Amino acid sequence: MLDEVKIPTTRNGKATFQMIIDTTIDLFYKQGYHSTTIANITNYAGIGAGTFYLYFPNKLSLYKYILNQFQHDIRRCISEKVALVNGRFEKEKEGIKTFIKYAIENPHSYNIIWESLYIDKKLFIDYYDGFAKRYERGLKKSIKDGEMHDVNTELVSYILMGVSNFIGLKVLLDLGKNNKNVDKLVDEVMDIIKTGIFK
Amino acid sequence: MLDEVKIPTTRNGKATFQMIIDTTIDLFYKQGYHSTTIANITNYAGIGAGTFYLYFPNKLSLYKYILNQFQHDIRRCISEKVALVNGRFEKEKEGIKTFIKYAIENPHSYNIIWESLYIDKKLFIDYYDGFAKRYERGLKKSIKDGEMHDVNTELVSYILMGVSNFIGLKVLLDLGKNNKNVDKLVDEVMDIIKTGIFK
DNA sequence: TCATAACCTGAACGGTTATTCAGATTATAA
DNA sequence: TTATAATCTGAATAACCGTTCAGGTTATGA
Repeated sequence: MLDEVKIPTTRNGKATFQMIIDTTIDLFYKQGYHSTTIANITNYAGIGAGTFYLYFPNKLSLYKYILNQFQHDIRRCISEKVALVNGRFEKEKEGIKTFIKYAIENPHSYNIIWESLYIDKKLFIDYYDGFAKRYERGLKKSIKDGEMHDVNTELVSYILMGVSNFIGLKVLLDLGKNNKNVDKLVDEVMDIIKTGIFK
Repeated sequence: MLDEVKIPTTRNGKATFQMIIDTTIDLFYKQGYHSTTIANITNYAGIGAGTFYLYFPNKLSLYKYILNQFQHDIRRCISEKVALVNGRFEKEKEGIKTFIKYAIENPHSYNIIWESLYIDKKLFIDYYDGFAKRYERGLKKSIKDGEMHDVNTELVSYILMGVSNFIGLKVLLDLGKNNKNVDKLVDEVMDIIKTGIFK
C-alpha cells in the first residue's frame, strides 16, 4: 500500500506533497478520517482535485503514510531521550514522560494512532503489539539488572502502556486537574507505580 | 438529542424498535459507525427504510441511545459486583475484573464507547470524566479506611482506568499471551499494582 | 533554445447515501 | 363493528463523494 505513494522529484512537487500531508493531518485531527473528504483536502491545500491522485491512489494510503510517519517519529523520539538517562527506573520514567510530552506537542498524532482501530483494526494491532514487544525487551533488562521484581513482562508492558496512554489522554483533553506541570505529574505517577497503591 | 427518540407504545412497535437496536449494535461492531448506513440497518433488520425514521431522527441519535444504554449497564454491573466483596483492595480488584469480563462478554460495548472519540468528542469526555469521578469517591473511602496510601486520587483513578482499559484491549484483541484465564490475569495485574513494579 | 518529463487543473461521471412522503396495513379501544 | 392512532412501506429525491481524464502549464537538462 505504502509503495503506491508516488514521491515527487522536483522542488515544486515536494512542496505540494508536503502541503497535502500537513493539511490532511490538520483535517483528520479536526474532523476525523471518515468526515474528511478529498475535496476538503484539495480545497484547503489550494490545489486541484486531480493533483491529489498524482501522489496518492486513495485516502487510505494517505492515512497509512501519515500513521507510519508518526509511529517512526514517536519511537525515535522516545529511544533518543531514554538513552540520555541512567538506571532502569529513570529510563522508564523518561519513556513515559517523553510519550506524554510528545502527545502534547503533537496532539494530532495521538488522535490519528487511536483512530486506526476504526479504520483498519490490523494497523492498530500492529502498532500496540509492536510497542508492547519493544517495551518487554527493556523490562527484561531491568529484571536482569535487579532493578525490577521478576514480574510478567508482558502484563507490565500493557500496564505501562495503559497508564501512559490514559495520563496522556487526561492531559490532552484537559480532564480534571494537574495538567499544567507534566514533569511533576509524571513524577507523581511513577511514584505510585513504584511503591504500589495499596498498603 | 436523546429526547428526540420516539419510544414505541405497542407490542409490535417495541419489537421493531429493539430489532433496530440489536441489529445496529452488531453492525457498528462489525463495520464501525461511519461505514454503517441506514440502508444496512433496515435491510439487516428486515424493515422498510422509512420505519427507521419513525423512531430515530438520524444515525447519531441512535448511536447516542446505544452508548447511553451501555454506560448505564456497565456501571450498574460493576457496582453490583463490587458490593458483594469486602475490603477496598478486593473491591478494586473486583471492579477491574468485572470491567474486563464485561468487555469480553459485550465486546460491542468496548468498541462503541471508544469510537465516541471519533463521533463526538464531548461524549467521550463525559464518559471518562464521569467514570474517573466515580472512581475517586471509592478511592477516597479507601484512604479513609487506611487501606490505601494517601495518594492523589485523581491520578490513581486515571491509572486504574488506563490499566483496565489496556488489559481489556489485550484480552479482546487477543494480543500476546495469557488471555484465556481472566481471573488469573487480573489477580496478577492486581499483585503488580499492589506491590509496585520497581525495587 | 527546445524537447521532454513532471506537474497541475477542474469539470464531468457514476455510484452511494440520508431522508422524505403518499399511501397501505395493523392494532386497539370505544 | 368501526373510528382512530400507531405502525409500516419502498420508490423517489437531492445532495455528496471518490475518481477520472483530456488538456494545459512549468521546470529542467542537454
